Amino acid sequence: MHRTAADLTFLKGYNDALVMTLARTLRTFERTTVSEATGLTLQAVSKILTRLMDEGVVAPAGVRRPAIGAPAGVYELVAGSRCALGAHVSRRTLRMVLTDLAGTVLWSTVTPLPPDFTPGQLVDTMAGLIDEAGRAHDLSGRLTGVGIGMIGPLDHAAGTVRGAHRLRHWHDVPLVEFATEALGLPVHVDKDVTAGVTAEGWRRGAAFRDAALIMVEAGVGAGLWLNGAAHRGAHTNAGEFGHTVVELNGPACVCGRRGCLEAVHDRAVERGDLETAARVLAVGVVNLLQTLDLSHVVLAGADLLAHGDVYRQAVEQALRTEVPRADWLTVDLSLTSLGEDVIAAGAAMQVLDDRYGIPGLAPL
Amino acid sequence: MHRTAADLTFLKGYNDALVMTLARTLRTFERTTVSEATGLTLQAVSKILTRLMDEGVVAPAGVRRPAIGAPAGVYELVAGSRCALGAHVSRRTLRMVLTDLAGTVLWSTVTPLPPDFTPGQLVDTMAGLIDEAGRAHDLSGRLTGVGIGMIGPLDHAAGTVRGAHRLRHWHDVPLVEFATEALGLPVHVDKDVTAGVTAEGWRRGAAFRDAALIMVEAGVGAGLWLNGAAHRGAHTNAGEFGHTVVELNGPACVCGRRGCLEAVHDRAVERGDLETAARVLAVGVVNLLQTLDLSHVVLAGADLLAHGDVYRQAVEQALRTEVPRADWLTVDLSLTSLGEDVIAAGAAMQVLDDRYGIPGLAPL
DNA sequence: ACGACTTTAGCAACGGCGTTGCGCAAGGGG
DNA sequence: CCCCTTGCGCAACGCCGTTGCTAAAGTCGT
Repeated sequence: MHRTAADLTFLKGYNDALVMTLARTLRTFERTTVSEATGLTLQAVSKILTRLMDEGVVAPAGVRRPAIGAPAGVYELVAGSRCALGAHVSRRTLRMVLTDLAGTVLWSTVTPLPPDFTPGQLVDTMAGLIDEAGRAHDLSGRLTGVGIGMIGPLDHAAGTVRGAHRLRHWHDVPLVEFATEALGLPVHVDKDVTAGVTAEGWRRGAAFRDAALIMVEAGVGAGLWLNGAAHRGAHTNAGEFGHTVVELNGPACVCGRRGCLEAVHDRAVERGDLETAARVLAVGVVNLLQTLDLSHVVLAGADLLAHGDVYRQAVEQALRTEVPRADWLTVDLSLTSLGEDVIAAGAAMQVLDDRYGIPGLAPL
Repeated sequence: MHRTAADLTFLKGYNDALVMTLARTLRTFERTTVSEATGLTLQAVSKILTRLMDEGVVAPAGVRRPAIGAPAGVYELVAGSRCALGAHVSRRTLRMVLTDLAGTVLWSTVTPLPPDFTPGQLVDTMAGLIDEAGRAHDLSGRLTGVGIGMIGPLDHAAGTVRGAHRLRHWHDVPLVEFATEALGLPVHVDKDVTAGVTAEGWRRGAAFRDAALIMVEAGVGAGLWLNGAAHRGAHTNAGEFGHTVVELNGPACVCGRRGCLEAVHDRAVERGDLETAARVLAVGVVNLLQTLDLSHVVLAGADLLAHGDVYRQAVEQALRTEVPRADWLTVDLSLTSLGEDVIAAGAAMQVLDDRYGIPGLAPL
């Protein structure tokens, strides 16, 4: 019996999360701020703040003395009161970061993984790094869980890896179950690009409603953030942006199609023609904008960031010239502010989002 | 002061809508069915059913006498208790339909619109057709409102048409405001393709969570249904699927880019090469699946339905061969069951969905 | 110096939601 | 005939945000 109906505990959790989101976005705020932004009564805000302060995630931060009227209590998020670990698993390395409630990266490290590593080897390596993080920072009672962002395909709902590309020991691995037991912490698993876009969504707040994180790093992918939440698709397989055809009868791609964005892009890179590569990516980005009408595009990935300006300028120019884009059709383009930590940081923030983010209701 | 917080009226409305959705999907149901599907107590279901029966949208439909135990009350949706009108505005014609709560089309008609028609002419024509519908069916006290699906670009939230392509009198027209006043009914405006996919979503129920309605009719577009709701994008401009590039340096498109899906497709149609046209569309559909991971694809639009089998087979074949699609990556492909009424019917269902569908909460 | 006014804040009572406990009715079996 | 299962509603309950009211803190005009 799966619960899909809303009840009072949902109501409470939802409004609590609303205030938490404001706290995260505004850094300091007053009761009136919350009331105006949410429509809640000041009384309700008081009750909610009491709850959050009991949990220790929000604290008073002085008073503001207005020109007229009584002094107002100022509050702030206690960013350090909770934290989460995030892992970025690629084919050869494991990157781990520690982030706090505000989405700030507190600690970060990279280790090589053995060739063709097994699930057991991965979890062992993770356990070692978690110990290391514990020596660098006091995690006791603050650690919310561990998030893992990795190459797909996988099944987010079931928490299993369906079969990571070019990794032999990764077919139908119940990674969440396995890692939860081994690490003794709540574990989340998601596609790398989806984790990445979550990092941006968690940090940027409400204006970041429809966005994509374009990632170029051993392949081309896109993490999608639609209607204020990660979009994973029907089988957790959304974001295979690199395998969309941009050139009918173009060069053959590893995926079996011809003229995939990734194939055309990579070929240009191999030729050393970075300009063309960037221009091809830009065409794909505009394609994405045409179908999804995004407000934000974030560029990321080691191979892209290595030539960040080239890619950024190519996309910028495409936005200006590829389509007569009306003045109201604005797009915010940027390079990720988290550098190569995005995926791992986003995986960590997924854990925080699950616990402190605005909850959804299960579908029927 | 915009309300974004959840309160008890939201809670009530949400659970009511949950039961309504089940009623629509299942046709007949019992209290136990609802309880199991939603997680609500039987007591709560009783209270909700009482409310819905007072409104007249649900009614008892006999009793089921089980082999053991007391007889159980059976209920059903009273589909005819509410209805809505939907309009499909294209450049030359106005199609209007009347649908009931179940999404069944009760009445349908098409009229030509004057060349370069004005907002006033459109609303006048609509008013005439609404009278006609009123003579064919008794709408008194049952009519929920009027939905309008039309060519963009427009602003769904503001209810204004930004400037319909190739229509002179349609720049920054506050259509919702204008039509609401003229017709004396609640009015919704949305892009044609988005209205279309809503029709499918409303009729198909819960399994239809991530889907696209591919439409070929004086252009190529896609209505997107993501995570169980219409996806409009940041500026109500999502779905410009026809203007995604599938052939770098391909033929020039009216939009200014080169090698747009629509340009390549239309050129093939002009040559009489329908097979190629369909194959190009199929490439685009697979592109969409790669980026969004949809579970359902519905084909629609007059130009497509005229050769429905050709297009359907082309897409089917592309699904099988274009990508090594794993067995778990299933896609349900179909032609729309509503024929050329989809857009208008969907516009009507958007009105019903707004009133009787599962509500969302306003973002922060 | 003092009352008028504005703003903040908390206590207490309230209405409404789903939940729980319990009693009652309807229908097979033993 | 009693017992059991199943369906169903009344009544009390807990908890949510809301409303009404009072008090406190401070500015400003007189």
